[in-house]
Amino acid sequence: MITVYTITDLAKEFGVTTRAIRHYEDEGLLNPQREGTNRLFSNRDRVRLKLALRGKRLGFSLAEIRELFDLYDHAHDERAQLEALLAKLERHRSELEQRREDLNVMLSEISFFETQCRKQLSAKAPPSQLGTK
Amino acid sequence: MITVYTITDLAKEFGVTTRAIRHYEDEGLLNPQREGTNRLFSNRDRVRLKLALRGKRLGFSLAEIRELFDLYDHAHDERAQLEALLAKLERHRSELEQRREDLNVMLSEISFFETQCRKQLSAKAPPSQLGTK
DNA sequence: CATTACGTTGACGTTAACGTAATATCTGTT
DNA sequence: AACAGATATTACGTTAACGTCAACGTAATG
Repeated sequence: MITVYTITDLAKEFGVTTRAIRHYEDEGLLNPQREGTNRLFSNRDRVRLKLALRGKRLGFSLAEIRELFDLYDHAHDERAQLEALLAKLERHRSELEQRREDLNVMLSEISFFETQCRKQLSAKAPPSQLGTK
Repeated sequence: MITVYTITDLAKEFGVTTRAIRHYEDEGLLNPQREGTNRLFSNRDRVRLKLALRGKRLGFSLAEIRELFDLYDHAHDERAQLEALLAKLERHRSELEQRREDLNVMLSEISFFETQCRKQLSAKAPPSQLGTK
């Protein structure tokens, strides 16, 4: 079963504008076919959009994402290219693991401040539904 | 013991430019004292810089970071402000938890592609130090 | 005292990732 | 036929986070 998507289909599904999607195409992240002048997106495009958006949320640039896509696309024949892809993946992995550290640290800092806050709040107004008598 | 830092001290320690640090001051993230015209950064500034940089790596804007600092600074007296801070912290926490999900997904995707690569590589050239004879 | 190193304040430049018109085409509906 | 709705293509505008001069002050050093 071959599914195709219009630009608004994808825009709605992922909560982005059509402008953004066209921009991603300009940047080489998506390669929709055309039906006349209109774009028709394949499942492959949909997957790539999903990957791209996740990458973005994690702070990768469109250029970096494109690079990964390109490496992946060309890593089917030559050994050197497979190794290039592998190297890139390794670098991204360690970056991500660094960020996971950051994330854990920040989450525990937030927890700390939250309990701080709660303490101060309960000191100010002991649990009661009667306001600050 | 009171330690102070020059702008290059901090720049070197955290691997950023002095320009960036001045920019953070402009944006209200840091409040160095002055010795004549020169900046003198306190431990408090150093901590805030550290927090700011971590926030940045996690995708927060300087404006958001500043907002958090401000909330924290003013959350010592009034109940309403404590609650405002608490609310912000909660929102950031859930954002971060969302990102942790993204991160885990992406890491496992990377693992998947890496093992893919390795398989293809070993299929092409079985472990040997003699090149592709 | 001239050089070197480090610091300052403007102020304009740059890049990424779209936003925002303006204008045009095509398709189906009233 | 007129109009709405979705799509398209330029193409200029915007924001954030600094980069990059320029032009200058100050302090230590050979």
